[in-house]
Amino acid sequence: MNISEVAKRAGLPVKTVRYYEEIGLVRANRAANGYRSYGPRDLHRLAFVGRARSLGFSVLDCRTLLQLYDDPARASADVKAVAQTHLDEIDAKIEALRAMRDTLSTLVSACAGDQRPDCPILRGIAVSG
Amino acid sequence: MNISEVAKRAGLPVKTVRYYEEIGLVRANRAANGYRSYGPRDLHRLAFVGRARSLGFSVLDCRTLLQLYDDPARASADVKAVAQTHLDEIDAKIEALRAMRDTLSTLVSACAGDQRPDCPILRGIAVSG
DNA sequence: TCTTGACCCTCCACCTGCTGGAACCTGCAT
DNA sequence: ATGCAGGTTCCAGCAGGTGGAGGGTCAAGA
Repeated sequence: MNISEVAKRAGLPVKTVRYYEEIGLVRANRAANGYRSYGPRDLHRLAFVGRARSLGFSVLDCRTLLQLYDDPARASADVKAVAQTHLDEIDAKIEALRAMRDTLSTLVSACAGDQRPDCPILRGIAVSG
Repeated sequence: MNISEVAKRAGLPVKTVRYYEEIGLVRANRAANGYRSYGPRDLHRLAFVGRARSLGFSVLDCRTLLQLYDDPARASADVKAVAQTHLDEIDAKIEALRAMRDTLSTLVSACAGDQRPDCPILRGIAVSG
């Protein structure tokens, strides 16, 4: 399989597949002409990474998860620890965004949004966060 | 006021204050010795930016907001438009994170987290996203 | 007066996770 | 032979800073 084929099947841009090779995340064999050559296992790993990324895991986490995936003697506790940490980070981000949202939506609601210069949003930002 | 003083009062790292000058967001006068010199207005603007950033506005948005803030003839509608767009983006991000969170927490709950290799999290990532 | 330490300066590199483009090579159909 | 769709490498850039090197400056104490 050439790169565009594997990229399409894995649901990733070609550039991203090259990038993952560059950072040593998913390597590929080379054909005689220098083209990257992908087998089913490579496709599988690329799709795995793509899905882990879509769950918000960092590339570093993906590396760890791939290693655990490859290791038949892994402990599920190790996987769970990575996932739980990530889950906690997601929760923290949601909370931060929700706090922003609350403040901002209050300000937006208070703003007339007309041609006059008076603006509670600007006052809100200027005065205190 | 020197940079460390204004940074402290604005609640920003010194490096960030320099960065904001570099990108033309909040400029400073220079003293004879080359040191940046900040007045109350600069402090005010830096704090304004800091608060806008903490509400998640991009630096580009901050530029726009600062201009509107400076313009006594602004229309509050213009401010509101910027804020509303940003609010929509925040909502989209929250939604995306919530979707991640749901998937991930299901997987995490299903994982025993013990010494055995069987892991629903890895299976979940491997099979479908 | 000299020195020490806390400031300040600029510039350059690095972080994450790609993405775009230039310049070039390869494979296949016409 | 030629054209075009693939492939390759390398370099630059995005946001929004952060860290460090290598130096200048200022005020206080010995």
